[in-house]
Amino acid sequence: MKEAASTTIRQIYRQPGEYYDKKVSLSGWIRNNRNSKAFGFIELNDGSFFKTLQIVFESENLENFKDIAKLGVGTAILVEGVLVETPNARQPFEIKASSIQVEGSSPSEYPLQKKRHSFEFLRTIAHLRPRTNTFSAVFRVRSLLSYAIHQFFREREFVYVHTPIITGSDAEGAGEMFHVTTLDLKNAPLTEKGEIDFSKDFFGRETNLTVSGQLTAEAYALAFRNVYTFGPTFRAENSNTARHAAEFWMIEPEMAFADLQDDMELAEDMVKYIFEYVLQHAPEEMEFFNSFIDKGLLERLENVITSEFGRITYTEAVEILMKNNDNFSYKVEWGIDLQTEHERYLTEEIFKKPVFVINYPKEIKAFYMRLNDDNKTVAAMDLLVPGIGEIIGGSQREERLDFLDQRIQELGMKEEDYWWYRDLRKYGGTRHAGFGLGFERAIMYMTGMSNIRDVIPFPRTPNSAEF
RNA sequence: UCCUCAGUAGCUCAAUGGCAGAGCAUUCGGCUGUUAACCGAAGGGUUACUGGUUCGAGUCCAGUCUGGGGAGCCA
Repeated sequence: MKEAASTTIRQIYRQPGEYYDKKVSLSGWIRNNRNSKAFGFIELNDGSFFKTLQIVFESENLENFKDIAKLGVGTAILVEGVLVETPNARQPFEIKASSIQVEGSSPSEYPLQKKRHSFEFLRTIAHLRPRTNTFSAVFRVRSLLSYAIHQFFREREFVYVHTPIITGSDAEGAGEMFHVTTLDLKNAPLTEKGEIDFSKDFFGRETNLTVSGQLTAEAYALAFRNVYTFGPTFRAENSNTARHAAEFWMIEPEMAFADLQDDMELAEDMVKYIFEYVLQHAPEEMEFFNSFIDKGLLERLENVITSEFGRITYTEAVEILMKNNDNFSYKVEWGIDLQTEHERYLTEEIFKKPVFVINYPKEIKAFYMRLNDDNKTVAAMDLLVPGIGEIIGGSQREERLDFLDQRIQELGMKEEDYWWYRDLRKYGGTRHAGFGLGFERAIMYMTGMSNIRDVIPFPRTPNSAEF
């Protein structure tokens, strides 16, 4: 067996001058193989780069020409040859092969073809779909976007906090939770009341998968000033939509000595920064999305990066929306939660760019959001973007213990469940603020992909956890 | 969970209630510069499942399952 090649197709595309008329050795997978009697062409993808490199093979140079000509899509091969310029052809250069060896064959039942497949079909072969153009582009962008987020916060000296995945708090309040247990479900210990006795469970109490790292991130913000979390999040909601998954990733920055204005500035800076980063570092992938997935994509992203995001209060938004009530299936009035149709009208028709809606009625928002002086609204903000709707939700947190306790009481929650969260207010509490960005929603917005199942390698949704 | 649409060859899709089809893929053959190459031939079907209407059902009806889209919940 020959050694695997040291040259990558990415290196060749980035600096072709270094390789012209020189012998290189490559390794990769066949995307397409077409040939006639005495010569043939292989489109080779080696995983390092979005585009393929064309390999020319001829019967006079290859003693195994007939075998190579029969190789199917997906075959893993080792190639040696010289890189030559092809100024008159569709591709800029190609390899004239002197040797091609098979490392791993790919029989004829290989499900991927050199044609367009539906995303629905590709979801059923999630282990093979990263070998297609679209998913190759999606998951390289996902990786770059992840890196951009870390780089953004590191440049601003934020501390990266690993908040727990398994939480002992059943009070995070952001949605239905997955239980974590080692109890035997068929024979669980019971209390005298006949309920499951979690004191016998692994942790000696009831535990769940986290639905948000926010509450614990607040604890670290009140020590490090500026922190962020970036990790998996779990919601057991029976949500069957293109925008929801049971397992997804979330970015949650939290800043001490910061108010809602600071929060919005951070969100706007972050969105612009990470989008710009990906545009710079994955130009081929972004060009592909713009051509084949979403024709207006690059223009829209450019609009996000260059425009100043709109800002409007909930009350002002309701006034605007009420003028258009005839066209909504859910009529707008002060106090209702905005529906997707309302959010999209605001960002797509009124502002035509991303817009923050702030100061929502306290009744429709979480208990920890800071009460405004009007006693009716809280210092919350949602960032709405064209095409998606809500992509970020955040708020200034209630730092006044007496106000927080009052909300806990009003909502029928128990103070003792929040003993440590209340401590944060008791000892050196400061104004502080943060937000949550759905990582997959950011990817969807960046790529134009319209289903969250197509931006997660192996997505988990109700009734679906294959692989 | 609700509404809605769909399920036919490996894939993408046709077929007025009347013989089960095409393109791609696969196999074989041809072709001296291809670009999802091209040309010729062959193989490939429990029409998602169960029941019903009918002389006759892929097509109509009922139920079930699976998937898509929309809504709610939200990120």
